[in-house]
Amino acid sequence: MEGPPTYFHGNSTDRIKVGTNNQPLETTNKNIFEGGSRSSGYESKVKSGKKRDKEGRMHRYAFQTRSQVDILDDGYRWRKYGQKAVKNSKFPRSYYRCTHKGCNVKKQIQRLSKDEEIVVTTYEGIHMHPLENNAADSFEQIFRQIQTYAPP
DNA sequence: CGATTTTGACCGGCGC
DNA sequence: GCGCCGGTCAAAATCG
Repeated sequence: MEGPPTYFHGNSTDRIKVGTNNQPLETTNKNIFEGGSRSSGYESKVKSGKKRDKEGRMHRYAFQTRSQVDILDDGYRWRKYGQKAVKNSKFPRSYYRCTHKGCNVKKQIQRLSKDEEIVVTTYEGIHMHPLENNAADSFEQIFRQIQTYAPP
């Protein structure tokens, strides 16, 4: 985990806590829904039916955050399962997966090549289990706010 | 000792 | 039909 030649600090406390009172982050909401009109990678992937139980019922939810750290603690436990270089970016993209049993929620984090300060977090799927961390509490509020701003 | 990261290889789809 | 590309897996390494 440490030994990052690039962008990650070695402190164990550098996980960002999203606080309601003093939130060090500035978030821009942007929700992306996978409609039938979008017939790109996902649909075909689901079509192949490799490991998916449902046909095409996944939400894609992108998050733009202004932060120096990639890892945003949203209260869930994530296990990193991959890292790939992005074509137009100098920075790699990290793939995470929720470690909860039976939870197939995925998430990927990427930095904008244009603005290194901006971190794009894309969530895929919905959690069907409760959180155990308090940090999520504050995050939930922000999340709720965002959902309010984002029309279905 | 268990959990999690790391890194390269592998896979399937899409484009040409 | 072949090659490229993004995404995922899997084994070893590392952390706490």
